[in-house]
Amino acid sequence: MKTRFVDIILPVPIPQLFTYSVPFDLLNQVEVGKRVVVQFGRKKYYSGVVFAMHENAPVDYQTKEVLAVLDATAIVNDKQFKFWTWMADYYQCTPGDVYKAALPSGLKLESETHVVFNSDHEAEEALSDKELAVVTFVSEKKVCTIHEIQNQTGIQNIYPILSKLIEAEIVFVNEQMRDAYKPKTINVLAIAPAFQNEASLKDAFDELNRAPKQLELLMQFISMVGLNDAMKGKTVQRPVFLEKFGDQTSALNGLIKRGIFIQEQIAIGRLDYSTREVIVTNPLSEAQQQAIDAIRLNHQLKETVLLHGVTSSGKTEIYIHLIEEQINKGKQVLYLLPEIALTTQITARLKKHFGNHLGIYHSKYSDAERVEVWNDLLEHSHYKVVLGVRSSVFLPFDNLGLVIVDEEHETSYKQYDPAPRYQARDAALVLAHLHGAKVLLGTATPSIETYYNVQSGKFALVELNVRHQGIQMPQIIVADVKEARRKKQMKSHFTPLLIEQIGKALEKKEQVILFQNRRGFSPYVECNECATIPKCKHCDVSMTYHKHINHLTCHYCGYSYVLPNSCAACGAPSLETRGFGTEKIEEEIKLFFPDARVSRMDLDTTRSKKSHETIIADFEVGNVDILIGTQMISKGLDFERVSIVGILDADSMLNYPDFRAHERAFQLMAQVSGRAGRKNKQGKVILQTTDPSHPIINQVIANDFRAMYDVQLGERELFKYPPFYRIINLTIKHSDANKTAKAAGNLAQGLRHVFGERVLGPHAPVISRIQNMHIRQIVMKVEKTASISKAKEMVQAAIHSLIAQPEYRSVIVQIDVDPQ
DNA sequence: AGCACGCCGACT
DNA sequence: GTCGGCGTGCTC
Repeated sequence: MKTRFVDIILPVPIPQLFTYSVPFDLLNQVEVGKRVVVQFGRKKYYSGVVFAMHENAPVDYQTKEVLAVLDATAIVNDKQFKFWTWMADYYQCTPGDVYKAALPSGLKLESETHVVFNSDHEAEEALSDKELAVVTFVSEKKVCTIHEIQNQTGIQNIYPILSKLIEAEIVFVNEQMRDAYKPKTINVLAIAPAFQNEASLKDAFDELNRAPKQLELLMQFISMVGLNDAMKGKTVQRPVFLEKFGDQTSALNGLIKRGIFIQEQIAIGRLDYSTREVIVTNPLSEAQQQAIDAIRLNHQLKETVLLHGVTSSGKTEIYIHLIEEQINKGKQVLYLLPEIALTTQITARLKKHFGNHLGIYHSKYSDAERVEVWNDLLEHSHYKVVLGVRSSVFLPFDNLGLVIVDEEHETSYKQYDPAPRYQARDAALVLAHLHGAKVLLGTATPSIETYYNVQSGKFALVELNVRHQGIQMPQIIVADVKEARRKKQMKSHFTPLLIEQIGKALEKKEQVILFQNRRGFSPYVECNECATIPKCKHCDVSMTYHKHINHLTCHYCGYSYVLPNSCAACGAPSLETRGFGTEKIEEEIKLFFPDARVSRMDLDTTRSKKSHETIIADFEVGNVDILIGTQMISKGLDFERVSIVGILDADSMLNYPDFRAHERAFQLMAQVSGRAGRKNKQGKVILQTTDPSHPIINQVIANDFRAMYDVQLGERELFKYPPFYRIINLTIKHSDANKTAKAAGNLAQGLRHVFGERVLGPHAPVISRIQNMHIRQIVMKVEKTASISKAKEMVQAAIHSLIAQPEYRSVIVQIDVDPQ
């Protein structure tokens, strides 16, 4: 019989799969999709997933053997493998990277090197200081990890020292698998089989006549479960039993010791499967009904529908109806939400409808709980709908009918730091396609990419323009800060209009929200006379003020100069720094309205998990009159009594040094405005700006995202309108693929220090694929770089010369790996 | 990613 | 001399 081989995905960032041979005794256990343990390299052990099985012996190397099979049945299905393969290709990462992101860490095992002190060692060698430090530490701890030694002793290069100590037999090392997922267990008690008949039970009573406590406990057990059931071996949970009859631990242990009771560990789930009363779906309003009909119709023609529904239009109700429809068809549904939106509000609402058919998968869940959600889906046990954050696209679905991506524009759908740098919204489309499922994107403020896809006909668009319960769209009033400043009417950061409106609202016992984007902290400079804001001559973004060096710096290209004494436009010596935070606002508003109850919500006040909910709850029940906050207050919450929303500094959003500043500003202002308005009453938004005629301000007033994006997308000559950008697509080519990847990685890292976030590492094809339809690319090749620092110099020089040309305003450096 | 190996400058 | 930094190569 021919030897069988398996190609395994290991959690390492190496582009290939690894081939191992299957030993005879594991042949009938090994299967595609199961996890196996293998040795990798000289010392490491990993669990990897079997991707393929075959009989092709590798020609140029010797295989190692599979050491163990971890699963009875596959834990990764065929559709997931297809999804992983797509992701590794599209986001330019390795299968191992995807594997790492996909599996909850409880399902991944990795060995760890343990250093053990050799207590038999007696010889007295002369040791160096560092060696002595390590020996002292290890002999105290007896067993420890290499990381512990490194942290405790502070020694950088620990390996040579360790290898010396191993050679001298002072310490030795072994590899230990890290603890992985363990089912939660509980001890249960039962009468031992030997005593499960009346005769032997009677013997037991006799035996216990000198141990009255134990006898009593045994009687209590029997009376608790009933004699019949006790004789059938019925179990009681140990803690339950002990709690009921007082802490009789020693008596109980006595009974176990005598063999009258047996104690067993059984696994119990961590998840709450208790059924709730399933609430009948609410009837839909006429507008909602029309929208849902339109969604169904459009889904017959296109895979993806964008539901553009203004704030408070009742999108969730529509989702619930559509989910129900899928469940009735026997299909699964994935409901994606951005991290912050996964509040108890939405969870509770869906729980009410779907009871124990609803699974929840997000970061607040412990890893063990995630493993249990994973297993539940594998076993087709309870869940038909999963409500989750971006990583839930990796769950083992096998029969998806619908994927809902709520708040589609949210940036937290994009994973930035560890590879795979995936956009869960986009990945969801691919996932749905694999399942033949439909996608519904929902938002009040679509992302520019999604709008583009609507324009180009890839997505269908369904609109829901009516707010439910007769809530009207808010009235947006622009307050001209420049004008007020000229007339010397400004009361610190507030226009007289805003102060007046706040006063009126408070008189009527209505609530006020004041919005100051935290990003306003990043200070810029503005002329008090003519409101000119110094901008970078290369990049067309506002210069950021750095106080410690008294410089204005461009966060794009690094262009920097000393803060001038006078305005470059009008010559007046009246340049002042702008940019103030929520804390300042809170301080000042209290001066104007000393009687108002004021609360603040931003990163500083919500550090602890609970305070976020406390602040919201306080505001909801009316314990707070004025809520000041950053973009946090714009997400996912409906307040009942808000009549005034103040946007304190629209300019800071428009001038934020980022090429997406305009679309972000539009989205934020639209979302915050949506907080205003109550039942049958129109709310007001006071929008403070120095530039009332700014196109974005006009579009916010008109609530017209189309007009806004049409400008952005260049339907009207994109390149005339800021902000726009170019991608420098830097291709690195080396003689072999590994070298290339490494060089690209190093170069990107180095450049990131110089250019910040705008340098996208070797994963960059993402951006280009989505956006380069609107962007002209410049491809620059750096072949066989002499050294990283040389390459960095070259690239910097090239970028600076490029952005010096008038047609290039800002630059994204994209390090691309040439797949030769 | 880790880890081993080998080269070279800078120190007791 | 040798310690330690860093560049390079390899992992089935």
